[in-house]
Amino acid sequence: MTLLQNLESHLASALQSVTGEPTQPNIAPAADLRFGDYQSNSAMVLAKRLKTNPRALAQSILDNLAIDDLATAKIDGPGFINFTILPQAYASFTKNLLADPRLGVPQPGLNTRIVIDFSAPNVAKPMHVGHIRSTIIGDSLCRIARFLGYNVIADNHIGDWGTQFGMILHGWKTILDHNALSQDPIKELVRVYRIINASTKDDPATLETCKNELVKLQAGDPENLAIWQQCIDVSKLGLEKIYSILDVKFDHWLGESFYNDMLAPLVDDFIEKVLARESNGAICIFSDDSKDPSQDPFKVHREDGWQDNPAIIRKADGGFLYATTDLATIQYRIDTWNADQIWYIVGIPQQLHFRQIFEAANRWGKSANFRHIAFGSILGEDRKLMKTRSGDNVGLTDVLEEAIDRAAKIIAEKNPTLPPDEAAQIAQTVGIGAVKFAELSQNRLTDYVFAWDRMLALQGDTAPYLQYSNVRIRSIFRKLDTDFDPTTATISLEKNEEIHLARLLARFSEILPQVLEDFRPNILANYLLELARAFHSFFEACPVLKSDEPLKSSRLALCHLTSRTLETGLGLLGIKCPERM
RNA sequence: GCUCCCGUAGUUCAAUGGAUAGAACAAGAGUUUCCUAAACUUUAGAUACAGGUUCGAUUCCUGUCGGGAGCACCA
Repeated sequence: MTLLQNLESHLASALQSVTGEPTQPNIAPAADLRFGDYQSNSAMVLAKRLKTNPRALAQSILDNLAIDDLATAKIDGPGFINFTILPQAYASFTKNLLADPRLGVPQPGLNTRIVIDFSAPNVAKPMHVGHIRSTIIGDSLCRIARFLGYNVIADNHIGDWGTQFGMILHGWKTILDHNALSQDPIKELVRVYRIINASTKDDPATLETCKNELVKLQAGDPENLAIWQQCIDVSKLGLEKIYSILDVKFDHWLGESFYNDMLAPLVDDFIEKVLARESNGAICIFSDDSKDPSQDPFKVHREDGWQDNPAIIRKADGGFLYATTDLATIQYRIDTWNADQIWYIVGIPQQLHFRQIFEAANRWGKSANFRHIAFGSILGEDRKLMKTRSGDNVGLTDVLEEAIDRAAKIIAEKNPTLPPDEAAQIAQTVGIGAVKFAELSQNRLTDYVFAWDRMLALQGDTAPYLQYSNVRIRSIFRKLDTDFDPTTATISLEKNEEIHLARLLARFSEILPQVLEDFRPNILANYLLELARAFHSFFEACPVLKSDEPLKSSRLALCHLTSRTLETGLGLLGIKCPERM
């Protein structure tokens, strides 16, 4: 039980005594430490309902509160009840954490299966910075959900069957340089794709040829299929390399092509069940004349009033689309994997698409807790969206290499005596950590302009700041010349820096479940910054190795617990901790 | 035209309807015979505008202004 839950249950029984009926307590971490650790506005909420004086009501709540060994409580302002946890309560709480492999974190997710759909790059095209958000946020949410006990399936729904293959097939047959292909396959595929893509823009005939190549591929043409397979194979190798640097893993790589055989029967089924009908030659899912068009994902407003904006599941030329594949994917995930929830880590611009396919799936009888976990866009210098097809995006590989490079330079400067192998390893851990943390420490909905210095900063609120606090702890334990057993240590807290550190350590278990309430890893990231700040202050103010027992053991225990919390927390963001730096 | 997202210190970002709106960077002032100064301590600085709901609004509602995105055969 967390300290918050503990206070909550005490407050609940006090409220019941006062009101004579079960009453939901309102209690939360205090906005500001000068008020205390936790604050409750239950008295104000209740006073309104009971039409009494909030401060008087707060007093009678206090009279019924039995928390002497846990916290002090007092009434402040218009009727807040502020709780200050006693240092000895923090001491015994953190002592218990020392022996708990889960650091006090509950497992609300047992018996729930979640499919998380993230990253989903297009093959035969390199990943650029625009792909970073889905990949890093999705990976972090996977790790956090697993830690909270959920049964998570990480699925990389790669774009291996789309229109771009029409262009690549056409390019492969007309302008491919086979020498270049054997040297650097992805580079050559990108070259071919870019040339053809550019020429389709002002030549309708080329566009038509590409479409035909795609239709042939989707119909099973052996030649196109063989070329396609080669493209997939080389592209996957390139993707695996990046995922390995990022330390991102998937349980499945079921791309669009996997669902190909399910598409035609799916459309037939929609037609048969009168969930979709023909319009201008295409098969579409329409609104069902809902009373409130603004709530209906299939209705949009145009100049001349509300119109249906159907989800097209089969084109007039017989081809299938994004929506078709996504519906087949939902079918598979529910029928085969028994998904209770499906999370899509995809940008905001696709909001309408997801509203439509979630609604279509529900009508079709395929129901799960669908969540579109949207994120803001990465913008170019011109504050315009960096689009997948706009050409000159910064490659993801370049960003990662630059990050590692910058970290290496700083390591060489700060710690020149490190062996080269270790220094290189640390550069990777620090550089990649910085990139991930830059992404995860801000609200996912915020748009931002891509800037090297922003993404690769190594000072301030960054991963290296967190990693460095852990390095300081490791250094203490390297220099420790006596035995230390964290499971038998006793913690006593005297200085403010010690109390504050313990306070934050106790809070880890409260913070983590909160992350999934609205899918915001930045809550965890910001908590870890606070924890690291508290540790650095503690480190400056409270000597560890030079203290006498029993203080020394108590401080060692705090260090030990801080290190475990930092490593666990950073691990949930997909960030590693070096031993030295 | 309609729908959605956004507007917070000089800059980049925080803030479950709560009290005196938090950090970091940049700027100013300090700290190292002491466990890694990639650190610590400290000064100054902000809610686009106008209404409304509320004991209480950065947060909820309405409007205005400003930025971005989406709206039938791309994904």
